[in-house]
Amino acid sequence: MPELPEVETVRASLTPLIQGKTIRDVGTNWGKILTNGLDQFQEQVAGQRVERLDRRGKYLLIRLSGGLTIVSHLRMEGKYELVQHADDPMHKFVHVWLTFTDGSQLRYRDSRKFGRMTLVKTGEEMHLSGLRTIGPEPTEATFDVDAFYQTLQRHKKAIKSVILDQSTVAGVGNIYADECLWLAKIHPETPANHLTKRDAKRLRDTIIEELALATKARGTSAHTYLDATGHKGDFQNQLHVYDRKGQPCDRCATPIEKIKVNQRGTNFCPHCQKIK
DNA sequence: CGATGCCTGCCC
DNA sequence: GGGCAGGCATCG
Repeated sequence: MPELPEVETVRASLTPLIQGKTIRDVGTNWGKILTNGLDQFQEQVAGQRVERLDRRGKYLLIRLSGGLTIVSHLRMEGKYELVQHADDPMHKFVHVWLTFTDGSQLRYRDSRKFGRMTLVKTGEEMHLSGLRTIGPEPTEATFDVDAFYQTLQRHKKAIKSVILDQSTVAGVGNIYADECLWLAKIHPETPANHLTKRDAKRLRDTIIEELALATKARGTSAHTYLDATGHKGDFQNQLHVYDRKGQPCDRCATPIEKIKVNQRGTNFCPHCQKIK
């Protein structure tokens, strides 16, 4: 489900719901989601307090007392919700639950079971496969134009694949990749090394700005995304190409086309986004 | 590198 | 029934 704006919105909405609570117990009905295994998870997490929630790219980092961090990735469909009573009726797709000492319960729902939670010592999360190679956060201070341009120069594959690669820049997924390429007027299949320094600068600025705007709008609910309070985002109203196949381009009225780039559905304007 | 597996629901 | 879906790790 979520890209950076959605994960950030989950982080912000979940924080006041669980911060300060002490975990009494952990349960699951789909062991693969807890990559360390339920027993180890249970043993280490029981009795710890939720101190704060951080985010890195699309990873949610639940900081616990005892020097522990739950690294949570929602993949396509993962969602969190808090219920006030652990015995409230359980939704069909709840696969992991943390029960707190006050009787409330954090539930992780994931119809496709793609999401993962890994327990690590705080500070060691960067050794995990996804976080070890993660690129810069898309902010002015951290997303360096020159480094980005160097990355583009090294790849002759489609620019869309390069910005979807989390080691290039953290947090861009399929929706925002298409949107940013439309905003920057770059064809998604342009070989990355055909882009000029100016193109790189424009695309980098666009990514920073677009993800910030989408975060401000509390994310995009194109399909099923909801934050931790069950609310949709608002940014689906500001999309230009994603899910708009056949509809007129907002700049030139040419119908939006949909193709496949690296097995991912890809929406673009064939007039505004010419291949180089 | 690109392709495949992981899962389930939904829409044609 | 087939194809598709905000993603990633792993395989060849």
